[in-house]
Amino acid sequence: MREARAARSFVSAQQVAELAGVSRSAVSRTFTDGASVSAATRQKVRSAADTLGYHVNHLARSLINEDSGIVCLIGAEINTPYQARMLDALTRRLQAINRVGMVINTSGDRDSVELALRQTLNYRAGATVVLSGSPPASLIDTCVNSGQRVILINRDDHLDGPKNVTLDNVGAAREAFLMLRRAGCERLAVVSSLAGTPSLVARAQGFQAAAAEAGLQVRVTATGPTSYASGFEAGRLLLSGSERPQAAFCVTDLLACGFMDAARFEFGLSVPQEICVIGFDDIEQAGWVSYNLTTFRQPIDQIADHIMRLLAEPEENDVEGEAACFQAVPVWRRSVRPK
Amino acid sequence: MREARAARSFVSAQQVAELAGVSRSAVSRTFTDGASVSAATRQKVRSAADTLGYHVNHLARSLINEDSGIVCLIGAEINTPYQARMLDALTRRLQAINRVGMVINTSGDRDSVELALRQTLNYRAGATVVLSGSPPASLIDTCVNSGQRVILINRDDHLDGPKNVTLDNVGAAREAFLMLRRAGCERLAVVSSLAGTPSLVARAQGFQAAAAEAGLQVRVTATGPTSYASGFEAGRLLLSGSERPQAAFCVTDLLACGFMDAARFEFGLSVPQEICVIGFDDIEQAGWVSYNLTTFRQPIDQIADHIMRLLAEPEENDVEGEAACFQAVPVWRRSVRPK
DNA sequence: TTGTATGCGTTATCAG
DNA sequence: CTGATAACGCATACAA
Repeated sequence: MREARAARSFVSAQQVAELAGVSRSAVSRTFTDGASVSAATRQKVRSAADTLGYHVNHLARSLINEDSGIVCLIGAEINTPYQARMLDALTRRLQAINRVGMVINTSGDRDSVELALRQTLNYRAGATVVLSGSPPASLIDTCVNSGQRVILINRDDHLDGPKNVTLDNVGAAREAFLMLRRAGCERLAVVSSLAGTPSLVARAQGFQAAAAEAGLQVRVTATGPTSYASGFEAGRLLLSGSERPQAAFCVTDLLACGFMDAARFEFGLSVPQEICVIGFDDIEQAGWVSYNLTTFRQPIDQIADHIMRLLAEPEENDVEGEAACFQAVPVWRRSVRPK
Repeated sequence: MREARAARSFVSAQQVAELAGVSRSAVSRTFTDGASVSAATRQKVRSAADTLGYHVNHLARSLINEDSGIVCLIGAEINTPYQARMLDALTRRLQAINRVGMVINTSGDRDSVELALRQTLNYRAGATVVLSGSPPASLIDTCVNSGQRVILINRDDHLDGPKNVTLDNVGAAREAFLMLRRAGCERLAVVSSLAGTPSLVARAQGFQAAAAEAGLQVRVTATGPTSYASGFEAGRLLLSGSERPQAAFCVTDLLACGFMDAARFEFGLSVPQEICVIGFDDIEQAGWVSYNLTTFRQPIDQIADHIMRLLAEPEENDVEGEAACFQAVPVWRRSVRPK
């Protein structure tokens, strides 16, 4: 009955051309930046396109361009505050430069990432950003050799193809150690997770190293994934003993929140009077009054901006950057006693 | 020097065919499910493809199929716990059925959503899921007429083209009212936001209506976007007067957390003894010990499952569903006095 | 400025 | 089971 319904298909440039009484090329040119069309023709084409509901097929276009404008974003646990924020920052910026993000949600295991990277190739993504997970080097090679730009966030294995964007995890961890020492804490603990991601490991080890240099021992605990629950559990474990730590460096804010809650509600300790806590990431919840967590802020916006720059710059310039390294700056709130 | 590097381009089926000594068709069939190829040929093709690093070009394939396998996910504020969880649930499931999600991050305003919907058409997405925002009806028509499946989450405007997936917001709000009444609260408040999304409005109005029927007045406050900060601010406003409310229904957990913190830390009130709080969504933080928020759980997994079913089912079956409506179930924690 | 012709990588159709 | 050929929708070199 309804004519529009009968169509049930995408409109092609051909159809627009016929309605407008011009050639296919004229239609193409009308929608191609920097092509020369007379105002009159453009006008006719535009109105024909509007009435027909025509939209350029980016996919067909990319057959010629070798770049679909799609950027693959590969990550795990994207419902996590930090990852979600990164995703938000990236997708926003991609759209601003006329690209679009395709999210590939890996469960973190090797197979899953491999499958994801394959998708990236299937869709002829011009670039791939790996937010987390450990893609096999061989596949990364394939991506790079296919002309893709591959960007790894927070991974320390320095392959030569992909660009790396990292954080000075060790430096921040050392700073955390100093902050706790200045607060007068002696018995120190590190709360980590079993995830074993390079950045998390670096933070834990950086803290341990700093402590060792100062002649102090550190208790390291990891009870599960990088989550609130794991932090809570770690708190239970660490605080139940007789010689309980006076401070904890949690490699993630999520862990820190869990740890704080265990300390306060399971053991009745007050923060920071009886125990100091430092987190990492500066997720939104760290600023919530209930936590008021002293932590290290990841410069997500700067990182995202940098990634956009990597995507934009001409292929050859890859000499300069090598591996960009950002600083995580301490955010003082109330979970550590001031000096 | 390195040969692989020299290529710098995607490998085509043609090249694979030549190396394997077969025709393009044979290559195509090898990678098409349910095509008939001899084991020997398949073997040859596979190994040739591997050494060359060949990957099927989904884009070219979609030129023929009229469906790229891409599903557009349009949403705003995807860094928010609820949206992030929905995104996670959807992308996971999409991959399981061999599709992939393309995220379009709108700032929420009409123009931005319109642009997004256009992208969806540009990429010949087979379906579009709108997580939030108010797409203009005309564009939705275009999507539907192009053969796209359009799915609107939590929007109450019942257009005939798109499928709607909604929540029984009003029912839940009424239930919230009863819970607070049974707890003995008389002076009630609603904390909402200025976002004005249909579902948020429905919750606030549902609560008000229930109260009105019971002959009670309700103070409604909205101070800003749907965020922790707005909830905190609303708390400041509501609790500073002389006749302060005994209970607050917050249309979102984020608002509820902010409100609770204002109540406890700005006014020294204890929850639930001096003030009861109910939230909505059951975001992860609602379960954190510091909040222990009584709230309504959105059945995100069920919703996501349902959406997958909508995507899978044959075009014609659209008679049955009309608009699926899910129930939000109360999750009792500690922010409301038990009966 | 405009139209014509060609090719991008793939799959469907058809003949063998 | 296999290979040749014609689409698919678009951009561009070229001729007008």
